[in-house]
Amino acid sequence: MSVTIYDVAREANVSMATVSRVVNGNQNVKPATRKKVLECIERLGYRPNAVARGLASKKTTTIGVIVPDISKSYYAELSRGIADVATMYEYNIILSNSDKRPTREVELFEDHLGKQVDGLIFMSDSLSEEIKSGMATANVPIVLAGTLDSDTNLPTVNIDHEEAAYEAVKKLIDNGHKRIAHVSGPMSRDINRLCKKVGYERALREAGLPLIEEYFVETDNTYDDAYEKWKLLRDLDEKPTGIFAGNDEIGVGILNGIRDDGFAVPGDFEMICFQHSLLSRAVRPQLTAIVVPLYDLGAVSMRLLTKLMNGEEVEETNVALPYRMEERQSTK
Amino acid sequence: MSVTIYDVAREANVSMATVSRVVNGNQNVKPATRKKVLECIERLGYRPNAVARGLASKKTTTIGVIVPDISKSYYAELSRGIADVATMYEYNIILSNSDKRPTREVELFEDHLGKQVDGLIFMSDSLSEEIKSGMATANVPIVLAGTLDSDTNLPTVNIDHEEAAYEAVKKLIDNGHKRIAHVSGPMSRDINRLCKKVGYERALREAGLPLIEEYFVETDNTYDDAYEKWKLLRDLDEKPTGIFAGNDEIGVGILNGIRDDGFAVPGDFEMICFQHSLLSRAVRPQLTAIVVPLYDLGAVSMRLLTKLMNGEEVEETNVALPYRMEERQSTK
DNA sequence: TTGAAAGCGCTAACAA
DNA sequence: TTGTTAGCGCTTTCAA
Repeated sequence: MSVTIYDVAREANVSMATVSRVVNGNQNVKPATRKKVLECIERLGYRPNAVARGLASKKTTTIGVIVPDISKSYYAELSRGIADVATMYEYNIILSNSDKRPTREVELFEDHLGKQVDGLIFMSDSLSEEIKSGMATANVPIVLAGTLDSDTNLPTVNIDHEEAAYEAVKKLIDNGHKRIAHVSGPMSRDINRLCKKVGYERALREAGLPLIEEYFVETDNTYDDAYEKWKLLRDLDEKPTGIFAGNDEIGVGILNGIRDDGFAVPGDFEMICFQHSLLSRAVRPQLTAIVVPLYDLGAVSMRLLTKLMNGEEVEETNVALPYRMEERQSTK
Repeated sequence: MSVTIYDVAREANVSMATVSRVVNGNQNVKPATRKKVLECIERLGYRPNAVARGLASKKTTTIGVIVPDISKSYYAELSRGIADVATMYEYNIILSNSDKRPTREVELFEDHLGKQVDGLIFMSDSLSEEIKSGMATANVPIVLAGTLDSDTNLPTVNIDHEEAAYEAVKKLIDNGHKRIAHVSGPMSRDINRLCKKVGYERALREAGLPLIEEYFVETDNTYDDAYEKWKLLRDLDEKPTGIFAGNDEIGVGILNGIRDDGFAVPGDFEMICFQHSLLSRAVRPQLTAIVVPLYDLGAVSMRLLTKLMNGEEVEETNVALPYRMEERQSTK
């Protein structure tokens, strides 16, 4: 058996309450007593049992993070932001992958609540009705990170994807393009369907350009799929000349398709994408991109969650973080 | 307050023990009773408190994962492997980033033990004496993933990095190269210092080639540093013609340095690297690489840990996974 | 400044 | 097949 607070109390000739006070930094302990207790703790190698503490205090200093897939750089980077702020406030993280499956999301959500997390950061492509009603009745704070909140009024942290997409497409238009394609991630992701695509269409409409169905290409967000889908664009009688990609993995898939077919960027095609990883900078030509502050998205989400868990008043619970466009070699 | 096992017991007119049995799938419950209890659980929305359960049963069905940096694709991918097997065996994961700092590693280790994890998967560049002695006295199983075990006899899961490096360099030698550089990750990482570098040197020695100091270049494992360090090789009077890179981020940094300086791959330089991400496939020319089964490394580590946690006999606790070389466009 | 004692919500003997 | 009961290792009143 491992040593308990009782063992320490006996060894130090004090009550367990006193040991508890020392361990928790309570000031109402005579310095001499504190010193004695600390020595015994050291000598016995006492390590407080966080589970017992959690049961007694009803706080676990653990938060839940539910993410579609930690192996994607988008979520890995974002999670790192969460983790660093969590460390700062001395929270641990229980991390689970949902693969975006709604039933799995609900399971994990229930599971995390069962583990008595003090708060939860949730990421998803889209909120199902089930998860929304679950969240509505949860008794711990929840923050949505990089996830759209349709009608419930949950706290969220995001960037303005619609505006960012608009700016990207606007830039292609300003560079003289009339035929601009949007190679998107899955429409099942709210941000793709309700933000990026909408921003793309707004820019075209505003410039008096037609919305051409063939210029919208949906991918599953992977490099390989984008590489294949390029052929759809290539085989068009009137190929687009400007391409707006939903992220850099898609962008690089298209770029390689273009170049493997003997075309040039930005000579034959100009490109802009959202940047979620190193990829857009590591290829040649480097891709002009909307830089998404993934780490900050995570860090701010966690900071917001700490306030909520502390019961602090938060004036604005729908945070929009700044982003920037970085012009590189895929545009002129 | 949330509903407890007591509330369910009262509602169903049974004892809490019976409710506990139902919840835990104990067969010694009359079907009719079970049905009644299940109904009450449903009606009241009872959700077992895992913290109380953990305290009573001394099992938390939670494991700890300590990782240098989850935002690096290497660890993100590996962690996904861990997570999937953890899910399979119904374990949750507490995930923490150490940034490879030894003091932090010890803190996290203690912290995870305090949280009463049932087991731990640890990843690090190198095991400090402190962490080794901590692990020696821990009362839960520990598995090292992608981490060298110097003298303690902890369970490990790895690939044979030394042999893989040897094969990579051997291939460059077979392709006729006499001057082969090794652009490595930090020497503070055991696997770099004791495996990859050693494999590189063995291949050279075996071929009767001299070990030239200038042909060994250490980087901090980042794209940007590798891009800069390329200049060290470029400015040599006798440039190497074959390059063995410690991973694909380094490889692509070097590749871009080469190409931005107007040289060609594989024309002027042939390259091979270890593959940890999409990068090596997404660049042009695609890099010939040793494909490291990161996901499997994680999955096998977790599988091994489950056996250890179950007290099963494990014949071999030092697992070496297979890897393969994928020939692409950076070699002839 | 310290201690006694009542839980926190559950599991797991043990008894019936 | 079911119930009783004694903890699990802490926190947190309340009293002293």
